[in-house]
This record gives sequence, structure tokens and C-alpha cells, in this order.
Amino acid sequence: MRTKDENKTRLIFEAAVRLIKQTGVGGLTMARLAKEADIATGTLYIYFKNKEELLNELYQTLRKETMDRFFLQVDPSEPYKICLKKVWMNYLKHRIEYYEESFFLEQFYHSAFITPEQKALAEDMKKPVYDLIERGKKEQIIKNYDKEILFSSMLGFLRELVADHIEGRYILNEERIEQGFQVTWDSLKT
Amino acid sequence: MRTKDENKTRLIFEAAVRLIKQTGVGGLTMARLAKEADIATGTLYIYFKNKEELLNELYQTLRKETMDRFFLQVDPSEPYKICLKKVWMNYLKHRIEYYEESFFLEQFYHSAFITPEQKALAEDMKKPVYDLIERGKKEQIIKNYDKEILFSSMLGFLRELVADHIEGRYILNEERIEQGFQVTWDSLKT
Amino acid sequence: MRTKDENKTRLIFEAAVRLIKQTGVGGLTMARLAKEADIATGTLYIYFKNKEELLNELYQTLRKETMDRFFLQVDPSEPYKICLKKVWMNYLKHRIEYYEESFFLEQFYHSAFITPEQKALAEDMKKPVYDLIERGKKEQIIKNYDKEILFSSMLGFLRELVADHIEGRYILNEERIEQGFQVTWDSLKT
Amino acid sequence: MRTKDENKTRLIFEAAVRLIKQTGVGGLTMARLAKEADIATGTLYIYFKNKEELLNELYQTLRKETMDRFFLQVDPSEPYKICLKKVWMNYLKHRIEYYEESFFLEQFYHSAFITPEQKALAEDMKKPVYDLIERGKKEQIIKNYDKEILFSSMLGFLRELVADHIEGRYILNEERIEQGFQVTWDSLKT
DNA sequence: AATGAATGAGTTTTCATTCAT
DNA sequence: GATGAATGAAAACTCATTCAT
Repeated sequence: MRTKDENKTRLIFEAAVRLIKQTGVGGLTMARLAKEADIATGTLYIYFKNKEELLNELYQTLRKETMDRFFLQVDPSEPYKICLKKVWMNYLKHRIEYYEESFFLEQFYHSAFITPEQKALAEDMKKPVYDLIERGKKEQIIKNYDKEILFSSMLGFLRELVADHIEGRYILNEERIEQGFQVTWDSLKT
Repeated sequence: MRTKDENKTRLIFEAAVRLIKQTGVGGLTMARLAKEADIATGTLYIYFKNKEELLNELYQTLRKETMDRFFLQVDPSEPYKICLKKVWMNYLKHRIEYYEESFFLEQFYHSAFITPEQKALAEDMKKPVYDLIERGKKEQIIKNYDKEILFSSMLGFLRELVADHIEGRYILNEERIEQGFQVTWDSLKT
Repeated sequence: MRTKDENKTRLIFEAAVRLIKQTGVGGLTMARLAKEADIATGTLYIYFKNKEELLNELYQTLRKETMDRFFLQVDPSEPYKICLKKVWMNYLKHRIEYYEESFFLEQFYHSAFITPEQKALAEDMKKPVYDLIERGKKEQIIKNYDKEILFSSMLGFLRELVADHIEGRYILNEERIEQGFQVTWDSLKT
Repeated sequence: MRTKDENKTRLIFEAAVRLIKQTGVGGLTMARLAKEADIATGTLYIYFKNKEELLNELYQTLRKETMDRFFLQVDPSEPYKICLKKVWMNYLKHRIEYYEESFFLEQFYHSAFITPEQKALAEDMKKPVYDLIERGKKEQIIKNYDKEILFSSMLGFLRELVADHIEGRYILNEERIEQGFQVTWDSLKT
């Protein structure tokens, strides 16, 4: 059963993300989730068939939203480095602002709950960055390596950086962010 | 009497890693673990006070072993780039060979099970790489940025690279590995 | 929704007393209790946090009920000996009728389950008898000894008497009861 | 299997009594008992077939010892009241000194462990007091009531008195003990 | 005889899911 | 649709007893 209060679905998702941040996907129980969302356990089963489906739909929703936000406002007519920096900054900011969501996406991707379909879809998130990389290669601005390598360099670094920032091990500021981009740029450029 | 097999702890840990490999930390139950280790459930409670402690000790053990293997055979008298590459390769190979362990370590680090003590110890793992980074900065071979940034660049990248390799999205070979190191080197060098 | 039957607590308690009657506190398992109360084991944990708390609340409830029944219908305006006999008879009858409950109360009082709070409350049960004793001392009808001594004489005797009766070693009848009270009276009176 | 170290049996019994005092018969586990007796769990099964037999033998032993000590040194040629007081005092002192044992005897008597044979034997403990009561009745010094009533009056009172003393609710001293005997005497005498 | 590790049946407790209101 | 009490299968954990040394 679906529908009625579309807003309630949102509430449940938000509660789930909050709890998962605290205890991991493994620590999420339907009872706790209901409590956090301030609804009855039974209500969860009006909106979702079961726990697995709830998580998969949460995943799908967050994945889509993430993609939408992620590639907002990049104007391809601008010079390459400007574009790249914008994407880089976008990702940094997004990942900080939506750390809990990002955290869930990764946890879930590696959990027993995810369906093969969802797993496949996850790859789509990379597409826009891949495109940008290919453009850079064509313009001979960045290394002519496989896009996967260059992607991993950029994204892996950002992920680490943000984790350290969020967990208080290395707080980012303007200077550090500049240095961060420099590191990425050096790793990619020819 | 039957002598308390210190080896049994090892056996249990190995069974645990095997199971985590298959089902994730969430799929690890004491009953399954006992079966996999070919012992009775009660026996687990001779060696560990409870599940939480078992996991924490497993974590601690794997963490230590990881560190040991990780920094094996790096001769500091060799030129800097050689050293760095060795560490880089070590990490790459280690992470591939012990992917499941590495995965568990990260999962557990972000789980509700981990104790603050264990969490603090995790930081120690970075020390040897930090040292190497500081050496590079002193020798003016690598960027004079905070070690945390440079560490994240190198390790974040490697983590991504291996994940893609293991999960079959981007299989590494000699050439790709060479390119990978080149990417890291460019990101770090002055 | 199914309304949380406040009666259910009652039902569980009654089932518990019934089982304790048959097998003692030691024979009370949550599974057996659930079966006897004709509910699922899980349901027990809706009403009680755990077994210990269940037993403590059972104890508290029975203790209160015992006190209530115990001092029913004693009219303080009546002559002293009448009052005392009424209390004596009350206790005798109560203890016979609620032998299992009484037995549980004593067993539990000396068990590892009881909390210090509950233990302290148990003393309150003596209060009404103490009051009656003090009145008798003031009226110079009974001995001017410490109330504790006189209480023990009366209650200790009654306890023995009922135990013998219930366990078939010495069945009480009207005459024996009369003699019993005479014994108590002689032990207390000046 | 029995025998070898007769002393070890003693050690086990003492440890058992100590533990039962703390946690009740229900709280006694073979592992804890072994630890308290400073032997291995397996050793318990060399001396006793199983837990039930261990407890029954403990019961039987303590019951015998109690009886032996209890009726020591009462000279029937002395005047009745002297005899009675001696027995009364004996019981009081014994119960204080061997409170733990007495506690066990009663706990066990009402437990699921006791065998019908042992239960029957328990009655024998009353014999010497019964005899004394019959003598008093014959000498027309004490009430011509059934011995069970008179026995209960005396013993029930003593039991209460000692419990209060041991548990610190009413500490006995010479004067209180004298008053105590007076209470018993009044309850029994014609 | 003595040990204590090992066993596994049995116990407590949790939790996804259902259901009466 | 919403509720949360009820369910029961499955999980964690205990403990009397056995067994290899």
C-alpha cells in the first residue's frame, strides 16, 4: 500500500537517515524508526511492504536527490578548470551538508538489503563526472587514463576529506579547501 | 583437561571473517558463527563475554594485523619515491588480498558496536603513512600541505580503486596500477 | 488498535502465582508463564522490561494486596482482645487462602531478584500489627516488651501453624484454632 | 563416584551453604559452586552424581548435624522449666551460629529438589522437642494442647526472632532474650 | 582424582510483521 | 489510514553435564 500522506514518507525517510547515522543500518529497527518518526510501527507497513522495501526506496530516493543536487548549476560553456572546480566544490559541499544521507547510501550499497537493480542504478551517479572527465581528456587538459581511475582519485579523496571534517579529525576551511582542489587538479592534469 | 586452545580464538575470528564476507556484519549470528567455526554456541562464550566483545576483539586483532602487514618491508634508506611507491603498493595489495577484513574494519568503525577505545586506536594506523608524508615534506619532494590532506588523497584514492577492482567494475592490471601510482604521485609531489 | 489490557498484567500475575504454586519460583520460565497466561512470550516483554522486573512487580502487587486484605474489617473501637483476635484470624485465614502468594513473598524476599527498594517496603507490612501492639501496651493489656518481640511471637507462630496445615502435617479445625489463639494471647498478655 | 577426599565434600558443602545464603537455592550454579569451593566443575561430579544429589546430600548432612548439635547436653533429670529453657536457648544459639545452614534447610525443604524421603526425615528433627512437650503435658506444667501447636508456637517465634537479629532488624541482647523466653513460657504454660 | 574446556538443550530477550480496534 | 498490542520465530546467552588430558 502506498500514498495518502506523501509527506509522511518523507518523515520516515528523514528519521531513518538520522538513526542510521547514529547506529548504522544494522542498528535500525522498525520500532525505533517508528518512534523516531513519531508514528506507530503499524503505520510503517502502510507506507512500505516491509523493511527491505523501505530501505530500498529510501536508497532510491536519496540516490536520485543526490544526483539532482550534485550536478546542479554547472555551465558546460565555461572553461574546463572552472567546470571541474565547480563540480568538485559541489560534491564537497553536498557531501558535508548531506553527510548522513551519503553515509546511508554507502552503508546500504554494501548491505545485504540492496537489490541488484538498485546496485546497478548506483553507477548512473557517476555519469556526469565521467562526462566531464571525458571532455577533459578530449581537450588534453587531463590525463589520458581510464575515466575510472581519474574518477576514483577525485571522489575517493573528497570522501576521505569530508569524513575527517565531519568527524572532527580535520576541520576544513577556505585555505584547506583550496589546497584540496589543488591536490585533485595535480592528480588529474596532464 | 582439554587445554584451552589459544588457536581457537583464531579459528573463531577466521570463521567470523568468512561469514562477514558472505553476509556482512549484520548477518553474523552467534549460532551461525559457531557452526562455521565447527564448535558449540556455548563455546563462543568461553572465549568471549558476549557478541559485542567478540566483535571488538576481532576488530582489534584485524586492525593490528593490518598495520603489521601494511608497513612490512619498507626500507627507509631508499629514495623517497621508492619508499612511497612501496607503501602505496603494499596498501593496494593488502587491501585486495584482505578486502573482507578491510571492509569489516570500516563497517565496524562506523557501527554501534565499537567502543571509544577501539575507535581511538584506529587513528594509530595512519601513523606510518603520516611519518612518510612528513619525510617527503622535509625533503621538499611533496607538497607542504597538512599531512591529513595528503593522506586522504592517497588513501581515499586507493580505497576507491580497490573497491572497483574487487566488485568487478574496474579490474586492475599492471598498466592501470602504474597509472594509479602516477596519479597519486602527481597529487602529492610539489 | 488493540487496547493495552490493564487486566493483562493481572492475568500474567495470576498465571505466575499458579505456576509458582506448582514448581516454585525456580520453575518459572518466561515461556511457561506465557503459555499459562495464554499469550505469546513476546507479549510479556510489552508489559515488563524483563523477568526480574516482572517478579519485582508481582512481588509489589502481592505485597500490597496482602496488606489490604490483611487489615480488612478491623474496627478499632472494639475491645482490644476482639481486635487482636480479628487480626489474628485474618492473618490465619489469609495465609491459608493465599498460601502460595505468601510463600512467594517470602521466597522472593530472600532471593537474588529482589531490589533493595522492595525489600525496604516489606517492612511496612508490619506497621498495622505494630500499631495494635502499641495500643495493647498502652492499655496495659499486653506485655511491655519491644513490639518486635511480640510481633515475632504472634506471626512466627501463625506462619508455622499454617505451614503445617497446608502441608497436611496438622490440619486445623475450629477447636485447634481456638487453642492457637489462646497460645498467642497467653504469650502476649501481661 | 564417591570418596577419596572426605574433606573435599565438606569444602563443597560449606561453599554451597555460603552461596545459598547470598543468592538462594535458585541462584546456585555448579560453576559458581566450584569456584567458591576453589575446585573445578568437573570435580563436583566426582563427588556427586548431579546437582540434585549434591543438594540432597548436603541437606541430609546438615539435617543430621543440626539434630546432633541441637539436642546436645539436655539433662532430663533437671526440672522441667530448666530443661525447656535449655532447649530453647540451644535452638536460639544454634540458629544464630548456623544461620546459613538453617536458611538452606528451609529453602531446600520447600524446593523442587527435595526428595520425598528427605522430606519425611525432616520430621524427625522435631522428635526431641515433641518428647519434651509431652513430658510437660504429663507434668501438667504446660497446656494440654496438641504438641504440634505448642511446637509451632515455640519454634515459629524463635525462627522469627533470629531472622530479625541476623538481618539487623532487631539485635538480641541478654534482656531481650530473657523476655523472649518469658513469651514462650507464657504461651506454653497452663 | 582432578581439571576446565566443550557441549547443546534450554532460557531469556529481541524484533519484523500482523491484526483488532 | 492510523494505532500499538500481540505474535512467534530467531537471536543472544546460560548452565548442568561430559570428556579429553
